[in-house]
Amino acid sequence: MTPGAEKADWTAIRRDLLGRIQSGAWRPGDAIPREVELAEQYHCTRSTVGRALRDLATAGFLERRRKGGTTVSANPVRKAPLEVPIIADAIRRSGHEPAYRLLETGWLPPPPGVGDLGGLDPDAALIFLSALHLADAAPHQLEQRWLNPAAVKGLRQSDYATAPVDEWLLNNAPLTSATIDIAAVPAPATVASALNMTTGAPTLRITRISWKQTLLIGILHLYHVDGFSLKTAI
Amino acid sequence: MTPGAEKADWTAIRRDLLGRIQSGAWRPGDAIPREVELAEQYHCTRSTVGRALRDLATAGFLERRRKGGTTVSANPVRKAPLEVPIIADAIRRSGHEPAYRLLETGWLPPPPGVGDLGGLDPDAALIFLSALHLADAAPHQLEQRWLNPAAVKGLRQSDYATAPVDEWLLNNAPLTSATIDIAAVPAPATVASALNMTTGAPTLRITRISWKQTLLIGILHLYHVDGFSLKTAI
DNA sequence: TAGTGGTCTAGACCACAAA
DNA sequence: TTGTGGTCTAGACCACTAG
Repeated sequence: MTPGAEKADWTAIRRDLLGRIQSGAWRPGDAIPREVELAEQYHCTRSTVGRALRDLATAGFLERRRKGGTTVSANPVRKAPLEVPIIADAIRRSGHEPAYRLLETGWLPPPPGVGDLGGLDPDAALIFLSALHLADAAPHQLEQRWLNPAAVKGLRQSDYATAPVDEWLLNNAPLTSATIDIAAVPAPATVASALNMTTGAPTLRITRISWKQTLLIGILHLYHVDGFSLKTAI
Repeated sequence: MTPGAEKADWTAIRRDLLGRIQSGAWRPGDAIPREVELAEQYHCTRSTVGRALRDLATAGFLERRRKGGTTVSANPVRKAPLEVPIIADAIRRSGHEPAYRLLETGWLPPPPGVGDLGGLDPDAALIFLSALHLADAAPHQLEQRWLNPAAVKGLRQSDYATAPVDEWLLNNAPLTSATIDIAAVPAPATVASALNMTTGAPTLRITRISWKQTLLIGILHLYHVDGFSLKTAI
């Protein structure tokens, strides 16, 4: 799309601008034309080029400042959209048949090393459950969960005996905020045996701590089978 | 912000709508009012509520379909913005003093297990370099890089002897696309000794494969010191 | 202070998918 | 077929900030 030709469409403009960046015509640190100029070049309004520019800016390719203008990012590779694999849905989308097996339930204090718990007593007993997620009958993830009873009133064991507790949570404590932490850790013995690994072997652990405002909902540990990796693209 | 009061502002509308979702007033699967109705409630135009709705949709809270209307996501916890820690910049932003030490250079074939290389001969010799990134004089990341000589013509060893090769790449092969892969692997002996770990101990490995269109630029392995974790929030 | 991006309006037409 | 979101326009005013 040569500027000056064709009809405006913010995705086309976005593509064209990105092409100029990736081809090196505009280099990191360069200032690019003002919105009004681009609008003239593309025969459209400022709103339309603005949409394309804003999109490239949130994607990290451009930096914009009032009065300072728009420049090509000097440090572009920063944010990647990570699709955190939350259980069954992720398995199903990868083309495998998911299954769920509840392994253990009880009451336990929160695991060590998870940081701030929003004022919760670190020795307080939380609802604990551990469950295995399988893909095509092979172990895939081991889930360990600590739930704050004050935040999940009404939850019964039958709610997670045969199906992941996510379904109950979704309907009863929906759409909370969360922090996510990804680390490589040696597999504890219980984890290793459930996932057919050797104790101490590297496993990818995703920790998710969920909140409803300042109230802790729960802590989730997901341990992944050997060979699993998170994939994304930028 | 009660709908019907105050002045419109798409961020305020976004906050208000998100509040209705997170409070449970609108539950997963629910249909929410049409744009025209919301525009009336908030005393603004359809464009403005549209901006708020679009933003919540890209964040994963809403799903929108022409004619089908807008519904609250039934499976909200999906995408998290992952800030991939690419070297010095990340260290500096975390408040530490970065340093760089080139360990080894030479020619090597690409590492196994990285999948498609865009037609590159899997035995072809690539420019190889390995370097250590330190934070406050302590090892932080070990970088191993394979660069396609056809994609980095003009690169000399002096370009990465004392500073990360990223700086040269940024100016000479800028703003490529990339795939990212995050895995827990046992530390190879060379990695372990550089990072003061024991061989075979779990280490978080980030693999980034960079492309310029279909041309492979290079492969990057980042091995992280024990105790490191990626953090994000949703 | 002046110039740039950020936002909002009021209206129009279009594209897609549900009924 | 028809209702919904998706987009574009032409214009205006505002907010931030570089000079």
